[in-house]
Amino acid sequence: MNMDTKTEPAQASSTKLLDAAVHVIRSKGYSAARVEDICAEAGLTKGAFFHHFASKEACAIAAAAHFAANADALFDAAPYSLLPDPKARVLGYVDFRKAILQGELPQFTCLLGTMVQEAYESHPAIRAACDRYISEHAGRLASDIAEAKARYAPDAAWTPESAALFSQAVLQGAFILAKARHGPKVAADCLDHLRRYFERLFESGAPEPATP
Amino acid sequence: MNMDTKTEPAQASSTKLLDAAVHVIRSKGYSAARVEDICAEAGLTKGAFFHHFASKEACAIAAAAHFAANADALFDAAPYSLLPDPKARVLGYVDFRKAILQGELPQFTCLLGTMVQEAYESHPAIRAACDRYISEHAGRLASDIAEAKARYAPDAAWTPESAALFSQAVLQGAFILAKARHGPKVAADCLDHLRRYFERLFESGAPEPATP
DNA sequence: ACGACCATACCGACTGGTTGGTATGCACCT
DNA sequence: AGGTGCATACCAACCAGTCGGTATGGTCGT
Repeated sequence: MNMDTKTEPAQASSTKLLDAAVHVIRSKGYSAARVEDICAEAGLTKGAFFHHFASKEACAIAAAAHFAANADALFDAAPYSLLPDPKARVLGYVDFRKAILQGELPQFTCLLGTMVQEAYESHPAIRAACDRYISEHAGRLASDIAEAKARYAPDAAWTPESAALFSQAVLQGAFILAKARHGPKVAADCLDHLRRYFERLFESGAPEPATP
Repeated sequence: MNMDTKTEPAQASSTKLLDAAVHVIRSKGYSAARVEDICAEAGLTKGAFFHHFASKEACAIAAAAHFAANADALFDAAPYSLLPDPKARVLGYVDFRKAILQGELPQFTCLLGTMVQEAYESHPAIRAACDRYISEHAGRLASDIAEAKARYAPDAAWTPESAALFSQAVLQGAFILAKARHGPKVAADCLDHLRRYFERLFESGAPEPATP
């Protein structure tokens, strides 16, 4: 009935390794992240690592999935997602992303963007995983944007998908600038601009949409 | 009077190494870029490499400067920079950045953004160099934005500096998405959104500014 | 109940290829 | 003669991945 043999908290070792991999790779990048770094961070050894993952690359791909799943849960649980107005949800998303720019850089930067920078040519499987999870996340945002567009800017030339990807680009770029500046302030400024962009996109057509 | 000993074109070896370093690091990232990769790309050997650079890190920092100098020259020579209207220069910058999204990914992505992702924690000197050159480039753009703002949106709440950094974020993020998707199309779409943002920022106040 | 048997989980020493960096020497120029 | 520019050969550290071994717990025949 219970699955932990020790007195330890029941967190599975593979989860510990994945959490550690996410953290180490976010700090140093994929290539510079040593397997032993990940093991040390997880409080385990290489034996455990290669018991759970066939290779470092396989671990990175699993870490990408782990990271994406955590992110999904985080955004699902965020209060803005319950707002009835899709425009408010889109702006709420931006505000929420700004609000979680807290703590050290490896705690809020994006594993997927970090990894794909280094791995896009040399590790096709990693590139594919990052592409998939970034696109999935953008797709969720695109739904809200599409709804908001239908209501507030139905005739605009841009597509919801491209606007969602644009948001992801702003975020990824904001993380790069935050790393360069060694602090999240620049990133917050960038999100202010993104918010203003969405405000303008959704303001022009219908200040107050009439209910049908 | 001439400085080349062979029949080869007179390009200095150190320039060849820097060009090679830029290309290799843009392809694989800093950590995965081996010194021998750079040497091979330059058609030289490690003897030459360590004759010109004290370490791999020193080469990377020199490559960042080299890359920034090349970029400066490129944008100085671009036709948009001669436009009299600052708003046209800002939009021309975006258009120009979109226009140079050609060829393979390592040919148009940003060395600075790529490096700082991996190096921001472990290699402070690289981080500082990337920060400096990104900020300098943004500063040049900020001048045009400031002029355009003074003319077209003098009362707006945002600062030219933050708008310039926002543009850099969009670009950096667009490169990440392009790497994830393995093609420049997403990046071009992102630049369309950035252009639209600037259009809106500069349209509201004064459609046609009166000359003083 | 009990031991034989096996699977899972994990440890940690070891290996072999890799890689940043060094030592040395040579060719050419001034 | 001496210095610059570069090649070749080499070294020592590093690191992904291997492997033999241990511990634990579940299953099944008896």
